[in-house]
Amino acid sequence: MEFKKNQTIYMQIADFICENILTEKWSSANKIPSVRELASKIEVNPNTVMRSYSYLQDEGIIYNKRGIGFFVSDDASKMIKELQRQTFIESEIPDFAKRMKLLDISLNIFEKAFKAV
Amino acid sequence: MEFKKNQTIYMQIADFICENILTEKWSSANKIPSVRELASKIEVNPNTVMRSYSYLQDEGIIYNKRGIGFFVSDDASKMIKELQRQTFIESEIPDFAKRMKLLDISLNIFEKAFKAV
Amino acid sequence: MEFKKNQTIYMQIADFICENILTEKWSSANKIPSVRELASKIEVNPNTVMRSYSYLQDEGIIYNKRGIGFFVSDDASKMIKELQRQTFIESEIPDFAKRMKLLDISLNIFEKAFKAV
Amino acid sequence: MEFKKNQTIYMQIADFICENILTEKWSSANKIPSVRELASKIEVNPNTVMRSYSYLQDEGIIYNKRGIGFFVSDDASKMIKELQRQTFIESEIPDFAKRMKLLDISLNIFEKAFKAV
DNA sequence: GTGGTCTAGACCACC
DNA sequence: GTGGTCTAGACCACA
Repeated sequence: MEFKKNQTIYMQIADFICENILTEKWSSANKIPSVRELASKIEVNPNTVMRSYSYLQDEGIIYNKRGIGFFVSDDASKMIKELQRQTFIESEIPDFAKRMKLLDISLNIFEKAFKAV
Repeated sequence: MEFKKNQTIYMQIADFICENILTEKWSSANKIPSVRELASKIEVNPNTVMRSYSYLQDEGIIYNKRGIGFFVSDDASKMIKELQRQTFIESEIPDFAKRMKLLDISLNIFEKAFKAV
Repeated sequence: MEFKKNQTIYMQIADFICENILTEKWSSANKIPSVRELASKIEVNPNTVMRSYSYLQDEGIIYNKRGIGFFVSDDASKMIKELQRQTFIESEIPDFAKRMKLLDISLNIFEKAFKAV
Repeated sequence: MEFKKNQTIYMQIADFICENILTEKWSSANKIPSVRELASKIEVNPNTVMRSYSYLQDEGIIYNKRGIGFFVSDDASKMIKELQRQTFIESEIPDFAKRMKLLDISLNIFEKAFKAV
């Protein structure tokens, strides 16, 4: 796994987990990888993964069964969407559109990329 | 001037300068504010502004006349676009489109925002 | 460590590091001293060392593992030579030879010094 | 005239003048260009040229006739050589030779450049 | 522990 | 006045 340097690693991991939940690769009520397992897989310090899990737990997206592991909450997808949609629409989209205009990038290019995902 | 906390201040200042160049508020071959001047205006330490200027100078977007000040390069807009377009199209747009899909945000919403800028 | 006053300290530190790499005192893929460590060793402000490291990182000569430290790039020696050889041969050598002639210094004197290194 | 940025402009001008004296382009007892004249020719602030002249005057290489201008001293070449030879041989040559060795540059390359001047 | 950023304040050379 | 460098000291995120 590669990380961008303008964002903290633990947040990028959290995003990665959210993505897996939204795409249902990691589905509700199933156990997600242990801290050590994920850490060794993506070659990162276990503390860093722990931090991502703690953050998501605070947000209610995953929960912990002592001695067993972390699990995806029942309404995880819904919570993620609620958490991100508003700021996304109100803040990130306008900023993004503005940058596109400044760089002379047409709506077409974006539409193609959107449909290609 | 207000700063977001998920990005470094000096990069936000650099972006701010690029924006001023792209919108031609600061035009080619004209002097831009001195380090101290801009620093006091946006209430930031001169060293921080200096860092932004140095970065932009390294990129060839502005240049320096000894003892006089910084000036916008002739082809600054072009360089900014070249610098940002590629990573923007190849990396940021796909990521952004992907997030939109995950959050169930339709293309319509984006188009409206784009036209509203 | 002593510094000449006609050159900036941070560039002299960068040169010092390059020299250590070229002479293989600091070898590829090994960790180099931390910013604070080197700073206290050569009695300089950590910011100054940081600046040297950043410069060398921009040039690709060293790289950083987050939270761990700086490391010598695999092809560091090659990069240093590429970086310095061209300007050295095309610009510094002719200038130097010219000054020698102007000062009536014979090639012999230089050859002796060269062999004595 | 182009200036290197790792050296002060007024010293580069002083070197330029010394060169002209050593090569006898500006010969002894002849008037050298006025401060303003040289300044406009090499596109530099007159203060900067004045500084170079003052420096050379302090060293005794040129002298001033009030209201008339600056002149090359009779023994200017000799003074320049005396001023520069010692530090050149004792300090600059060894440093230069050392850098050449580190960059794997052979004596041959230097010799060719020396003869080509 | 590591790097990274920022502030405050100083000094210098140059224009 | 201008940029450029350096110090001292602080705080933060990350491992």
